[in-house]
Amino acid sequence: MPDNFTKRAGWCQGRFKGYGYRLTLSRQAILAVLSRTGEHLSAEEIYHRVHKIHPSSGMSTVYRTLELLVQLQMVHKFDFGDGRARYELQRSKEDKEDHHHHLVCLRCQRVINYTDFIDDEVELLKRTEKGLAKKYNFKIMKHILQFYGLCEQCKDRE
Amino acid sequence: MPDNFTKRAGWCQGRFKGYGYRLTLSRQAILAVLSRTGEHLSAEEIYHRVHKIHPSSGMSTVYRTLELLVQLQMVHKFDFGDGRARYELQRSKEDKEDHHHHLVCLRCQRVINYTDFIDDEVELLKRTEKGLAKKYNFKIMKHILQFYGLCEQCKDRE
DNA sequence: CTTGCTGCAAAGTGTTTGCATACAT
DNA sequence: ATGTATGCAAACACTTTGCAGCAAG
Repeated sequence: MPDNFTKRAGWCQGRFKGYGYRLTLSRQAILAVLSRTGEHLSAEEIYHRVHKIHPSSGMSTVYRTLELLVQLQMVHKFDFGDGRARYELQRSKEDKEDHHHHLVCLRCQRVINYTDFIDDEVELLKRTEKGLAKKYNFKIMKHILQFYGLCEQCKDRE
Repeated sequence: MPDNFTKRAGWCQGRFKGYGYRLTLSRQAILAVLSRTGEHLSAEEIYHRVHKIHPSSGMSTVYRTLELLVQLQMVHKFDFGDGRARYELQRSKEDKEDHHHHLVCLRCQRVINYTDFIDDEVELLKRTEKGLAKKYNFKIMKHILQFYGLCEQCKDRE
């Protein structure tokens, strides 16, 4: 969805400048890669794709930029338990439109974003958060809810 | 709870032998450490405590034993997002009596096991699992539900 | 031209592995 | 005696960091 990206570019640029950061070619390339995929890419996968657009970008720039984007809340960082982090662009400014949970294949690492039960889930989670906050005097900031198993293909192959 | 451990020892031994594994001193020490704590220890923390009981045990034995215990389903392995795995002894043979979720402090890494809302949660999770299994043709094997935030102490300190 | 950004290589961290030896059964 | 389990050190995979040069504003 390059259009989406183009439309978004202005916003990104504003966001960056507002904080005194620069929207360099490397950073643009990273945002373009994230914007064009629906997958949950690892830093290395992002690096390879970025390399095709802008070959001089290095791995450390990818890591540094991703960290920055996470701080700016433009990107979500996930851990699916295989030892490497995955990154996903936040698609809408309103978190609610974008909220989903994950279904992860333990064998091929495929990740599915699902929103099917999200309303029930979010309602329960909110209720639980309130209860926990009160009982344990915690300030709850985020939750992780993930299901793990075997996807259609891998299930048959086992 | 050394009593608990003593009572459990016979069961452990049987379990080990049944699979052709040996219940060595290192392994006993690791089980003792896990059995005596309510915390979620990292491999390194376990290593240090084991070292006091049985100084000749090495780090790799700790890792190898923990992996074995996870395979035997005597220990649960968790990832709370700080880059190191945590381990917790399964306290009852019936998973249901033991089932809980986690509340993690992002600052001091303290982990609270809670069971307060577990019935509602488990019910919703089961329902969701069924729905996901059907819609995406997944065989769901486990879930992760964790809340992150700031604990009482850390909240005030920020 | 100022200051943030970059690539490179080196260091860091938690974990795993190869191998000769030690030990439980 | 047999074969599993061990300690040590080296290897591993992912990520972070120091630094001199580059480039965006």
